[in-house]
Amino acid sequence: MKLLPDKTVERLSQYRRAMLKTLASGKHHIYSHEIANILHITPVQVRRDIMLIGYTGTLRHGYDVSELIEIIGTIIDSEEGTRVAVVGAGSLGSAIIRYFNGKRTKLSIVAAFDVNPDKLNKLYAGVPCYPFEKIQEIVKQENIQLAVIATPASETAKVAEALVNAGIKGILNYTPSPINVSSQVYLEEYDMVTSLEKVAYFAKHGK
Amino acid sequence: MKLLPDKTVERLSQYRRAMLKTLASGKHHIYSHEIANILHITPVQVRRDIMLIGYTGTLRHGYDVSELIEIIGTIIDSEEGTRVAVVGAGSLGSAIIRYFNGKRTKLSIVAAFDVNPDKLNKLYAGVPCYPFEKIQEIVKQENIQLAVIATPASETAKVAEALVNAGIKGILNYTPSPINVSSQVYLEEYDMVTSLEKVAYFAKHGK
DNA sequence: ACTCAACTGTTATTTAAATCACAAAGATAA
DNA sequence: TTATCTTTGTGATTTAAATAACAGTTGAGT
Ligand SMILES: NC(=O)c1ccc[n+]([C@@H]2O[C@H](COP(=O)([O-])OP(=O)(O)OC[C@H]3O[C@@H](n4cnc5c(N)ncnc54)[C@H](O)[C@@H]3O)[C@@H](O)[C@H]2O)c1
Ligand SMILES: NC(=O)c1ccc[n+]([C@@H]2O[C@H](COP(=O)([O-])OP(=O)(O)OC[C@H]3O[C@@H](n4cnc5c(N)ncnc54)[C@H](O)[C@@H]3O)[C@@H](O)[C@H]2O)c1
Repeated sequence: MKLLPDKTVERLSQYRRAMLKTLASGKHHIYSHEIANILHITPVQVRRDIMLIGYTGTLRHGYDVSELIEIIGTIIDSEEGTRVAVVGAGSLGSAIIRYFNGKRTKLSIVAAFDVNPDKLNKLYAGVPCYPFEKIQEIVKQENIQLAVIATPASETAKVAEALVNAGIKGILNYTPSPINVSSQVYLEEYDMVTSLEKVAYFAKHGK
Repeated sequence: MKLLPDKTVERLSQYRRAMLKTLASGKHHIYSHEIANILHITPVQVRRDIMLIGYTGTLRHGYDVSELIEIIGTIIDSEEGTRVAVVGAGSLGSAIIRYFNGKRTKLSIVAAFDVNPDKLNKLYAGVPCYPFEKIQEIVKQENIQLAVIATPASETAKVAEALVNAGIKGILNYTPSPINVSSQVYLEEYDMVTSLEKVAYFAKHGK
């Protein structure tokens, strides 16, 4: 299958989560307009995305919920589950760990890293916190593929470099410091201040 | 000035923050390619954004840092400063409050809301936490314009409705439940699970 | 059997965003 | 002075994403 568009991948993740609820409620089929209503987008957008992954529904009953969930899984998840580390076990980092721990997805946070001795050798929602210096070792040992950065901004570059050297495949950076990494590593950045300033702008100017 | 593109607004927020550091370091002028390097984007992107806000630099020295910061301020900020509420003083909500409190921007978080009696009548990084039922009253009284939702997902719809009724102008929703609001209110949604699943996909398939 | 209503799947079009390509201008150096 | 270098500003083009438009299918109702 061809590489999917960015936005399609984001929506597939959301379709899946919406459908897990649907399934839990005992419904086995779903129409594009039902998915669309949940996410407040258009049905045609839903159908197009589903077309892109090569799945096809039935005319009378729409999509088979379990099948579609399954297929989205084969696209997003890796077979054995994806193992994730959080770097920086501060207020944001520990909130993230606790949060993901509650979900049952193929993503599991299996390690935290910090430099503060007070944070080390503790469990955060069952996840052990290791010293940052051991990052290379633990990433390999635990077969960790992705990392979330939640350290102070001043540390971002150093952390990113260590992660890349350790062989991480993807990084989600919640720090306000933009980083750049080898094109081998997929990088996603998100900055809450930017997001809130954007809300401020459009709330002020209307849209 | 015409309404700016979404992405331009996001970048302007980042340019400003980058330039605040520049200014602190004693530099008074900056070239498009210097800004671009900080954010890891192209210089032409920077120039185009700056063109859209009608500012113009000088050929030999690039942009005047203070002037550009000032102008971005008039675009994004509101004169008197923007007042923000956080609904849900849990792990994410309180992390956000603490975080924003440290920055000195025109955005200030001035109130939290919760339903849990244990959370009420306390200060989170100096911000008072009010009972959710008083939201209408406090939003008006405190002249709050924007809100961040960080309650459990099950509460999102109810919270959003209350916020809209209270006359909020913009909402940033960190809950995984999509909401829809009157087109009078600007809505931005961000879901960490989606973000991390996107990283998983592109780390797996390469991009 | 025929018609209608309600879906899906897909092509064509539009809109939004990013990039390319280059003219214009000011400083510097020969 | 004139050539050259560096940088901005912007029209033209390309790419990515969303939307529109509609053909095709199937079952229900008659
Ligand atoms: N708290 C929020 O809601 C929030 C929101 C948006 C962005 N952020 C960003 O997230 C980051 C973390 O924020 P926070 O509020 O959790 O801060 P925090 O200070 O609570 O946590 C940072 C943690 O990182 C650890 N750390 C420092 N250097 C490290 C290193 N080299 N390796 C590993 N760990 C290291 C610290 O010991 C600390 O535990 C910041 O960059 C902040 O800008 C936070
Ligand atoms: N913690 C994270 O890192 C994280 C990451 C991504 C998304 N989220 C989302 O953010 C939301 C909050 O997560 P959290 O980890 O902080 O949860 P949490 O349980 O720690 O906090 C939720 C808070 O909301 C309060 N609350 C419940 N109903 C309310 C209501 N009607 N009005 C006001 N407050 C109410 C609760 O009393 C609690 O204090 C969840 O929807 C979660 O999906 C959290």
